[in-house]
Amino acid sequence: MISTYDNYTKVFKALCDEQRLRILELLRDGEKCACVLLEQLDIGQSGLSYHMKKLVDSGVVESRQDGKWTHYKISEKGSAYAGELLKKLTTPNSVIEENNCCKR
Amino acid sequence: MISTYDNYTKVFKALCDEQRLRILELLRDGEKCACVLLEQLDIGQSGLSYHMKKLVDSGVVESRQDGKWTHYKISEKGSAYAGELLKKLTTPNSVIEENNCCKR
DNA sequence: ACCTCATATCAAAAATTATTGATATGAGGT
DNA sequence: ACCTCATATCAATAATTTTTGATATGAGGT
Repeated sequence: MISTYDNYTKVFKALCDEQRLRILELLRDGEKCACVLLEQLDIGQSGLSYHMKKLVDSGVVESRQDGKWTHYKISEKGSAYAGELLKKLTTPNSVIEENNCCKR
Repeated sequence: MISTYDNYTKVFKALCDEQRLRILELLRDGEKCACVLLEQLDIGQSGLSYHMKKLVDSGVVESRQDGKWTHYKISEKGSAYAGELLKKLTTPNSVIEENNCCKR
């Protein structure tokens, strides 16, 4: 089943893993090559690749290819989108229904 | 292993499930009793309870007990915290390291 | 063309999370 | 005290995600 929420969850799924938050923390220092991330994280090469894919697919991180190296950095645009999405999902609607149900 | 990221992931884990986003969507209309959520979602009672626990534990939703009923609503404070956390995690540090590695 | 290096993909196993049905708890009413 | 209703918890299963090692791809150098 395809639903709108599927797109929404993708962003948060990217952020709900410890390894990926560690990666994000490293990327806050600026753009980094996969090989640098690899030596700064206690993780294998294929594992890193897996996580980077999730981060890039979510839009929060963007990648740049240079020869055989891949460089990653936090995407300003993607992060902003994530922020807006979070806000949208947690902001009450303008017309609030009264909770008349189940009163004593 | 206990890490700081563990606390961080909790918030996003709450938001990375479709069912829980549906629940959040319903709660944007205002506070609702579990029994109302139950009839508006295609989900079982124990399942709802499971998801509500995740949402409440993350801080994004707060619950209020009234007799035998439990009412839920979006927590303004918790949502704001989630937003700040997201921002914190995706905002580059003031001092950006240069990416000297792996140039052609 | 061949070799090497960086990264991606694949497939299997391990770990985590979600679903489901059964049972427990605890509040209010009789 | 007992019954009923709303919700929580538990235990088993199912589904999804992560980890790991092996292999594939594709760029640059010789």
